[in-house]
Amino acid sequence: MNKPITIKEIARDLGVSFSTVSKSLNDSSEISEKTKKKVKEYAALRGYTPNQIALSLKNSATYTIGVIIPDIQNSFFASVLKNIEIHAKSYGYRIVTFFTNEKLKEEEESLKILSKGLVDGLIVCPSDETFKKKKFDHFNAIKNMNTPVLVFDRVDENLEFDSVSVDDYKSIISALDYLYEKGARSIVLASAIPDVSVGKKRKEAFEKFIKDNPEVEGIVLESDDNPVLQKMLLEVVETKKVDAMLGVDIESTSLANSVVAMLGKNYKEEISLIGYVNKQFNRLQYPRVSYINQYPEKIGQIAVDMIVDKIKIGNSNLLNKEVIETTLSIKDTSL
Amino acid sequence: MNKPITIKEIARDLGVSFSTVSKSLNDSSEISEKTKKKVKEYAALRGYTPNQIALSLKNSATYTIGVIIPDIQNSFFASVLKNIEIHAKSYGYRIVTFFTNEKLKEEEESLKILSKGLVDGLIVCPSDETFKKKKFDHFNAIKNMNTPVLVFDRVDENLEFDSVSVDDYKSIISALDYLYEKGARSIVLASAIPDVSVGKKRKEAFEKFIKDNPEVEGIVLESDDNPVLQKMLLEVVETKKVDAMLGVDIESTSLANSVVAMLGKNYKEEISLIGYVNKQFNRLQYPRVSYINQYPEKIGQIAVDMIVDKIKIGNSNLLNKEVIETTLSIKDTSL
DNA sequence: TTGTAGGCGTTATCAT
DNA sequence: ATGATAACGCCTACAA
Repeated sequence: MNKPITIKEIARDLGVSFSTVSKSLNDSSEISEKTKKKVKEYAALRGYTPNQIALSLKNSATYTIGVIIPDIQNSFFASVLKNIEIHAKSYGYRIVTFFTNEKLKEEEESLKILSKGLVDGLIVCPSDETFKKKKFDHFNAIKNMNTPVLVFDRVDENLEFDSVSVDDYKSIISALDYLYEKGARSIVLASAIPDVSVGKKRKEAFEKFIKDNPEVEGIVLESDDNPVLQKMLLEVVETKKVDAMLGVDIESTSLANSVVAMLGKNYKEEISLIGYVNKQFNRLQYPRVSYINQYPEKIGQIAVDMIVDKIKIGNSNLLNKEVIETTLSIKDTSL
Repeated sequence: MNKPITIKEIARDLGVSFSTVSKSLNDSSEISEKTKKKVKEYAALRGYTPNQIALSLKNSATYTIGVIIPDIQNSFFASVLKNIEIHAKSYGYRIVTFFTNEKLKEEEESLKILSKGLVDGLIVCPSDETFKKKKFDHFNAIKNMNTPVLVFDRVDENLEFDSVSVDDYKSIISALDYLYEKGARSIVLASAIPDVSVGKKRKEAFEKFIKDNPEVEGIVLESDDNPVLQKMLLEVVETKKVDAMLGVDIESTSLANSVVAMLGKNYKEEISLIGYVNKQFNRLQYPRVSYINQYPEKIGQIAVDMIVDKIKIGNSNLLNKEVIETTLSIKDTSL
């Protein structure tokens, strides 16, 4: 129940000046070994630890990275966040986290709060609604401040910041190549993020592939309303001969997965499934779902590397856009 | 790239003293409307926002709650964290989050960092390894500080703090009653958390039930090594006539679920499954898994309520131990 | 109605 | 070798 002890109190108790205490604790060569020892011992005894807030003020550095994420229940974001935290820790940074729950208003709020000098840098993935309403003013507002910002995953031309993301085009094409190779000629693209940048890009890649391969029938099913998308999927798989499905996000992939299970279809023989899910997703699944590995560990790590760099070097106007190569991880759902 | 503007600069630019600026911005009645207006307009123009770090130092309050969680990839913790954040926000608190990845050392580190005046209160769920090694000194160390601490989920006699948790005994018994009612006479208890307080308590409740109902065969399978536990489950379900399985945590439940799928067993006819999973878990599953609802939303909310209370009222020595009643949510896996 | 001084906990600079 | 002072940005008595 005791308040944390301060340098001043140590000084008072020891009958020395507080600058002597400060210097002793920082091992200054100006102070005699004897005094240093005395001070250090007493400080240890009293459990002294420097107040980080005071240090932050003094150094105008918080050693904190702000992280804004749409949805922590989404295992992709959970995995990225985990790795951001791990990596930030290794640089001596803490993270303060805000979840927007895919809402624009919460994103604006979060950005506003974090721009009050609370963090040295910001790692953000914009919300669904931000894209839907095409509102980016709150991002532009922070561009004029000296807080470096990095966007991950959902990069967009409207967001002129450093970024880390995966190669949407390549990843879709390689998945489709694989499915084509295996004989799929009727392929469903399922998306629960029709408005989000990556959702759009993945759809474009899909459409390009279909255009380039006219013998393939491409069916695009999109809705950010889960029950609606599920109904669409059920109907298509029931009434058409669908060889394969490709989910561009976790939601749509797990819906596709459920639909297959509900209809009692057989993965290896009747229908294939590939999705933008991850290892964690598969820990809870059987059979395992084939997925496009976006390497969330890498995303988290690179995001931290880049933001720490910007924090230290200072905000330059050159934009650094990192793109991660995905790989296809084939499981029992797609052979 | 401009540094954030300060009160001093506004004062200089406007040719008034900085206390006039401060008072104007805080709408003090001491200042004339005219001056206030002038100051406010200029502040708005320059995008002034008070530096939170300075405010924290001044008020010796950080408006931040520290959260220490074993594993963000665990959807139970993800859900609790989400609700902690939502609720903290509503009180005007931010959260700074540390993940221990079930490691004692990381927990010690996190606790140490957060006790340097960075947070006004702390919400913690101890790691697996903490229980395994029975090391609680780092918790005792923080008891002597004036930072209120609240433990959720994994409460333990060694942790003398406020707490929020579910009723382990009741929840296990009601699940077993249900299964018994449905005719199960051979029941497996699966646990991936044999060392953790809640794992132990749930096992004890199970054993009590078996003792009270000698006609029921109870089989306890425990291991914190997933492949090992899976092997045990596979073997038992293959070789014995098991009517039902009860998972005391997400890992064990999803392993049990996988085993059923692997063996091609039928849920409604051959085997039942109930686990400590949650709604989110089922969003990715088909068929849905019956679960003991621990109400992570409530846990998050009550945790914040209690810690904010302690922060405001001050740390009393009366311990407040909140216990949440679970409910059984029956799905297609257990009819 | 406005301005001055002190303090939150530190460190760094400049005396003594 | 030690101590006093200023500064980080802010707020709030208290003076003027």
